[in-house]
Amino acid sequence: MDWQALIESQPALASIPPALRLVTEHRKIKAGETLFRIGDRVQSMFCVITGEVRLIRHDQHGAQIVLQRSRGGFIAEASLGSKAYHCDAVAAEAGSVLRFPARKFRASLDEDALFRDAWISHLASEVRKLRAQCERLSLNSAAERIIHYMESEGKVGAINLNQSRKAWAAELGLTHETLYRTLRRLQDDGTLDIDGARIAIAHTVS
Amino acid sequence: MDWQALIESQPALASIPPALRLVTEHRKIKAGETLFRIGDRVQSMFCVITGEVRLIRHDQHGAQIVLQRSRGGFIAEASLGSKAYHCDAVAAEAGSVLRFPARKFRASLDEDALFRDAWISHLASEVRKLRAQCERLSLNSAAERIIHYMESEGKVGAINLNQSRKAWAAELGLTHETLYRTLRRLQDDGTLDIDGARIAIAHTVS
DNA sequence: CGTACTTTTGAATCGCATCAAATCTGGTGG
DNA sequence: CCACCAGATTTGATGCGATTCAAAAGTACG
Repeated sequence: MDWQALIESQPALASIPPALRLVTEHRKIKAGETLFRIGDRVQSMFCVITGEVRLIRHDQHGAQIVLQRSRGGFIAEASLGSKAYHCDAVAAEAGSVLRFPARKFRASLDEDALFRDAWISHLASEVRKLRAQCERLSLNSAAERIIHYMESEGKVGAINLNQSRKAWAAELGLTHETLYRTLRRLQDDGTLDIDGARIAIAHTVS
Repeated sequence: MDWQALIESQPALASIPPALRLVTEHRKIKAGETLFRIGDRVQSMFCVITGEVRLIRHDQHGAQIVLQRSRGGFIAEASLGSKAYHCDAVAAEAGSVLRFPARKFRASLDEDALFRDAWISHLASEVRKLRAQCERLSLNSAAERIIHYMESEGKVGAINLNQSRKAWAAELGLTHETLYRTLRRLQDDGTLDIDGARIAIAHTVS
């Protein structure tokens, strides 16, 4: 396995200790493939390299709810301490993932201080990100959620959308129609500069 | 300081190593008191013992958004790895907190394996809880959010509300009026059994 | 007893979801 | 190269439900 290339695409992997690298499998995944199902015993830890994996649950009507959408990085980190998964993991588009045996992963956390520190900061950054997400979802206008996203995710109030707007709408907890309409409105009234995938908060000339 | 009593109220404290206990301060807080402000350097780690502390941020209109509401346990865990706080911490009601020096806290994580494991599972459980919260906030009817809360927070679909309904409404991302009305409706149509602070999903006799 | 806060109900409004449909896009295979 | 298809993007019309503003009643606490 070419770890150098992997680390370039996922810097978080740099701290994976050699012993764990030896037992890591690089697996290709097809769109629609299931990595694990709710209730399965946690025997593996996954890291998305390319493509997109989603953690989903279903409500009583069968509607699917996306818990996490990952286009790179670990998924279901919180499950490492659990017996069983609490959601399904499905590939939304083809790509590849790393599969680490969970036992060895836990052992490495115990033995390797650098790896452990990296893991703790990874969890902490996940907590921060999720809190921002909750904060955003508790805003109740589409425009406020968009602006909040731009301010918290983007640098200097500008983002380069690396996903379809439809997927972005789902992340913002909006329907895609509302997102399209609101973006249009914000562009028309001069709040946003929109150029394809690049969206920026307009500078008001003072 | 009586650690035995503290541990009974907060089992998570059991893994705090002796060296860290020696430098821990047990401080009383008054309602409305500020523990730290956004931008302050992270020099302390706080654990709520009694009372209620909230992490809040303010949007551009000055409306306050609650990021975390704690009635026991660590707050702003993700800040341990940061230079500065990214929100304010304010006591919503009088109580007491433990204050740990951040440097010593970090050092203890490095030195004590049990403490470190406890901290990692604490972070992981926070991630799980926040994901559930995001999942809930992306439901767009008041009734669905209430039911989701009952199913994910309560045992066997019943909860004992340990907060005012107004505070619960804020947590659900609803206005208190909507929560009152929806609870009433769910009770009237037989979906919920409500008796003061005890709320349960009604059993439909099949 | 009075004050502050929560709980409750009412009425009006606004914005988002929903359903529908047309256009555009990228990718596949003939 | 073109036909075709699936999915994304866009626009329109409608209805519902949450917010908002308002006010009254209940409750805890000093």
